[in-house]
Amino acid sequence: MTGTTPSSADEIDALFRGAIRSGQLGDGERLPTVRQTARDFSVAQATAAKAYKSLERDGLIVTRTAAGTRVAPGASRAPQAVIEHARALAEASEGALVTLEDTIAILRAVWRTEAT
Amino acid sequence: MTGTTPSSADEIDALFRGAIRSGQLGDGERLPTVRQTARDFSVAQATAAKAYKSLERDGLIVTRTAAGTRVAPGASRAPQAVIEHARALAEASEGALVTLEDTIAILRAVWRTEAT
DNA sequence: AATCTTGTGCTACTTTTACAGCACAATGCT
DNA sequence: AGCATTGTGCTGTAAAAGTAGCACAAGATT
Repeated sequence: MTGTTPSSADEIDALFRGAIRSGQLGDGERLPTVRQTARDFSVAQATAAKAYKSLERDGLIVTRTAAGTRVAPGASRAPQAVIEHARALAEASEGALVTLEDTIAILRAVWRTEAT
Repeated sequence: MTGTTPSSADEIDALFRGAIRSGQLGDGERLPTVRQTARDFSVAQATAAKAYKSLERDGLIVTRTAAGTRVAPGASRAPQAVIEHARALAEASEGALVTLEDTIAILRAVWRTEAT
């Protein structure tokens, strides 16, 4: 496990966003309750709620007040090619002992040069 | 241009870290002064200095007090394979209209599953 | 209908982070 | 030697983010 425990709303947002866009959390699947997520990551409820709000704004999840939160139907999973390239990058980096944070920084750097 | 202007010490850190590890900033090459970086990104000097400190702790840069800051000799650039995979991922994502932030979230997600 | 679940929305407090601005020490340059 | 450059370290202040705890509304469950 390389993953550090998320400790801010943005990090919790990114965690679920990644799980959804990578297909680890499928269409219609249920997320933990806000309270549960807050407990899981040892943050305040307001912090977890903020993350969920942001995911909902982006249409990744749907909340129905007493029925919990679920992955929004359709349009959630990223194209397979992207996921496969991400997997390939992860493998290459780990094999070369490049940290996740460094890998992300490199990705940001090359993104700039290819940008439209 | 997808790149947003960094607005915190961590983001400035990541910006230079990415430039160095991707080879955009070569061995021995000089970085802007702390004051200049602060101006460039409209942050306080202390914020820019903090980012430089963090890079120095990680051995990515070398500072000599009145001679400025330079990329540390050796061991800066990541293996070519990593850079190429990063480039491939960037292209795939942009082609599929997946944002940088989403791409990073996906990378984090798959990283967890491959981790040692 | 009564009750439990769940997301939301407060309030007041604490912690973290950034800010502005300056002074200092080390070093390069002339 | 004298001056400019540059990283560092301070002060006090302000803004942003998180915390704890609770109350409420919408809806599910029994």
